[in-house]
Amino acid sequence: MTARNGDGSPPVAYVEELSNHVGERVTVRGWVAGTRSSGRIRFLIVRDGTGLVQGVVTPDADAESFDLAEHLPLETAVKVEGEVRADERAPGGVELAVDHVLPVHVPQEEYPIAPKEHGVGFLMQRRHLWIRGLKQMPVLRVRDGALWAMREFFKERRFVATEAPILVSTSVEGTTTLFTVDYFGQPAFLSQSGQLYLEATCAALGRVYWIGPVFRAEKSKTRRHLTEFWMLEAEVAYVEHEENLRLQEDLVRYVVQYVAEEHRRELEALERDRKLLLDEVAEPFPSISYADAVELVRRAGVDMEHGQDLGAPAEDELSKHFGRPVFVERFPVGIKPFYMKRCSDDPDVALCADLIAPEGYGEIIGGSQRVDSQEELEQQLREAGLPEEPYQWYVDLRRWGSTPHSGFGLGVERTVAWLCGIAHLREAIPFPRMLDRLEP
RNA sequence: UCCCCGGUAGCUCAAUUGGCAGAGCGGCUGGCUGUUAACCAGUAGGCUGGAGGUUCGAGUCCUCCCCGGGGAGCCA
Repeated sequence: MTARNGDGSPPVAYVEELSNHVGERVTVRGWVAGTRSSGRIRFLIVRDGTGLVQGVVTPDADAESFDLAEHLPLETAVKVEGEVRADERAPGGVELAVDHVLPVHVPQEEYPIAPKEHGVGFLMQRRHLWIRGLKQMPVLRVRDGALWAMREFFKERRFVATEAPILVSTSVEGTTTLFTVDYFGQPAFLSQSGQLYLEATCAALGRVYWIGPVFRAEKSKTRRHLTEFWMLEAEVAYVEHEENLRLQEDLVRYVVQYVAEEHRRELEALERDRKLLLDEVAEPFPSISYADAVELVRRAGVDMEHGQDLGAPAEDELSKHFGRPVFVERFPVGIKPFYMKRCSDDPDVALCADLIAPEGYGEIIGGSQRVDSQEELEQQLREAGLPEEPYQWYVDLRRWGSTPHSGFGLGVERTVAWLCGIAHLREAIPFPRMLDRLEP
């Protein structure tokens, strides 16, 4: 192997910017994603995290590099040096005329994930390698873009980014199952939502949001559920229900437009229809009451009773009917958590809304105006059968300077899945946690 | 927790009524100077998820278990 020190190497370039370096000699540092050869001409596909480039190796390169180009196994860590050339035969329009190949690490065993079909179980067991895949990298980049857009949106609106604890002693949604952990001999739980804490923080800072992991110990076994997932939660003092909906709508539109603009390459790699995404958020989001939604889906043949929560078939029907994100408002109080304020014109319904994504991606946001009166909150805690003591601090918020306030939680993975057009949430997060899947 | 489907070569899958264990891809060897999941030739590769049962004979039928996938409920 020819040793080459740093001084002799041309400057490093990332694949995504190679089109700016046509005619220059560069070094690409990455991994071998494929090889092909046709006698005296050899092709080395190199992936560097920003994209893939085809390296072309001919006998013009040094003999050792030419020989290596034929034999480097998949996922060899490698540096390649050469001149960037525009060539329409190359995928991506530019290729590298490689004159030097420097292996950094050559695998001694066959890479388990061939560029062929594999079952989901096989791939999930090798998730730590699967994320190098051609469809997985773009999803994770879109996820980054979506999270960035969320932060940018709130920064522009002068919200304060804050945090909620992960280890908690109380439940937010009384009914939902919690993971228990041992906290120095006393039982504690992994938070299923930061909301209660954000209500406290928003009384300190006015407008707040956080993005963090939450945990649900439900034995859900579907494409729309993870046991550990990320939530964007926002909470705003002095904001009431209608303004809350506008905030959610503006956020979702901002994120979609940002990703559609900044991640064209990724959406293309995922064969995701950008125009469809943009069309879905072009118009104001429609809104329908729970009662009308039940009517609508029942007429469409979905079997459900008034008073039941919207199941997957009902959500799919709404999604199909509107073809855009749609707010479902005013749910019966019986199927919503204790902290929601009730409608002044109908105490049987909560001042809340779920946002159902189009194309069957389900509920991506749940939000509501929160109870602001101490008496009503204590009453609703009792009705929910929850103990008063652990919620005392939460009741305190209504004791001193209580204001109308509203907020919502957005499911990051569901949003990413919708943006990418992928069927299962497990691909919308690097290392999904699901029923029966704690590894890798 | 409930319902449905599956487990055969490294991977994806065949195997007729219960009758010799097979293909494609990947690997390896060789050929080809523009390949695009290249192509051509050759080659290695198996305790058919596990335990028990029926049978002259089980990948195939029965019972139990394990593992994986899909869905429901619940939710984001």
